[in-house]
Amino acid sequence: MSWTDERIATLKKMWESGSTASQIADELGGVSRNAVIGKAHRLGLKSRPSPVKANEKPKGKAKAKAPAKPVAKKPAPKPVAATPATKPASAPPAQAAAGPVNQSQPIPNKIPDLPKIVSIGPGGFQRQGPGDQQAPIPPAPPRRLVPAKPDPSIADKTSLLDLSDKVCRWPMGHPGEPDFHFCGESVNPGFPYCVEHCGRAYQAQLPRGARRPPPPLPFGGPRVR
DNA sequence: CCCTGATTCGC
DNA sequence: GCGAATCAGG
Repeated sequence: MSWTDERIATLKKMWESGSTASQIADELGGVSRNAVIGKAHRLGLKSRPSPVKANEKPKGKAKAKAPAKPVAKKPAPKPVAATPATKPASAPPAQAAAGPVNQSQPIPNKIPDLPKIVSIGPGGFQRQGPGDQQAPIPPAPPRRLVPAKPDPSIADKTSLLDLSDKVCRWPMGHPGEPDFHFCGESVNPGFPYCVEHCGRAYQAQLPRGARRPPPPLPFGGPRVR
């Protein structure tokens, strides 16, 4: 396999969205995790949290425990693992990734990148300030599982190649999935997203105690297969 | 041992 | 430029 523009674009997009090299490699197909990492570096893509957080990644293999002991022991009901732990990968200055669009200062506060300010990157990953840790992001939002719609569904959707400075780049769905596309609405002038998604991407610092609870995530969470 | 990304180095 | 091998961290 060779690195076509499209494959590179996908690589960049996913890399910047916080996907792991493995996920990207799996997505692209025909390349190894190492290849992805190597390419990413060659492309000048910056390193991301190398000491990756402990995450769960359902691989295709399902593990079946077979305690084939002659003496039938108690099935030992396993307590439900109380970790729907979505993968909260921290996303670096993600809006830069989305495009060359500079946000001027239509917004009173400098929103992105300031510590203490919580915002959601294009990948649906919550940015975190250096100090704060946020686990509670298990909301499994309406995830529309598309059976196998190859193309027609996205015929009129905004694809990666349709992105411009004038349309909202907010991702809808998972990269690589048949219906993955971008919002495509007219952008909020000066921003890479439309007004609605600007509201998601940039959140003003709220008065103490009045925190916005549910940061919606554009991606349905980690890839589910 | 599993995973992760980083780096090296022969091709 | 590419990516397997290797390294290092969790």
